[in-house]
Amino acid sequence: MSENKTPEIVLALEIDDPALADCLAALLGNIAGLRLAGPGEQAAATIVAREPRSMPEDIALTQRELDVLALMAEGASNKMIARRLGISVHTVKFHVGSLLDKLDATGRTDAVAHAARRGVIEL
Amino acid sequence: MSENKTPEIVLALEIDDPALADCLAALLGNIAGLRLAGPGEQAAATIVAREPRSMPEDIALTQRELDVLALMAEGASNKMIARRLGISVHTVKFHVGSLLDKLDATGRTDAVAHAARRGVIEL
DNA sequence: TGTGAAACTGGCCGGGTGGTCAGGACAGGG
DNA sequence: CCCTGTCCTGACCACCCGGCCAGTTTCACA
Repeated sequence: MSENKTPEIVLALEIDDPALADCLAALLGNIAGLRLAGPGEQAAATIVAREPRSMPEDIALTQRELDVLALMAEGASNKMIARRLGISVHTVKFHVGSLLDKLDATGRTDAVAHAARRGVIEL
Repeated sequence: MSENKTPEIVLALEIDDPALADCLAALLGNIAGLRLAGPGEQAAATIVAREPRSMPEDIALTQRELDVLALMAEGASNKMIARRLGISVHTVKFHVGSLLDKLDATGRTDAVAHAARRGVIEL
């Protein structure tokens, strides 16, 4: 044992592409101080690669709409958003309307849910 | 060019713990066929380790509150939730009030955002 | 020069939302 | 038996929300 300063970092793999997974497993399989996690084992870090991102790009949102969307996700009201952005409530409602239209949502709660689902914003 | 079968796998790092990040970067820094991504570079896979998950279990929500919460995440209004659950709008508002209290949210949008953040619901 | 998109502002209004009172029914534990 | 918790219902009210109408400026592009 002696001085075990590197108690082996355990890595888990979450990779969709089998080829890439094999490749990485082969590369990382024989490195000192590093080990791949067994089934169900707690890992210190996880290597993820979810590429079949059936995401037709992020929807075309303007910068201002993204600002409003981010504050909406924080639970801010139109009045709060207006104050934070230095614009009038009417303008906020205008942008919210565009957001609801583009995100195909029925309300602000639905809007942030949809946006989070398709990765436009991060919760 | 020739046949480059191993065009270097590019790995990105998303690690909260700086020590672990340094350790991994040092280990992976000089491995043939593997390279760490530069800033903004597109990576084939990402190594993630978000540990400080200060999550003391899921908050104690009653079954009815979970029902209401799920429908809220769908963007349903109180009236819709009432119809879907076969209860009155007043009762829905009662449960929504409890949800806002337990989730420490200021509104229904904030509530679903918090719930999604701490894994109570899945978007 | 015209034309369009984006961003911004105003007023108006019906309906939704959140908070606060009040109460009743029903189960489980002291 | 009383108390606690969950679930349910009713009403009231101030405020917010979303949609509608209208207008302005700026800026890029044809």
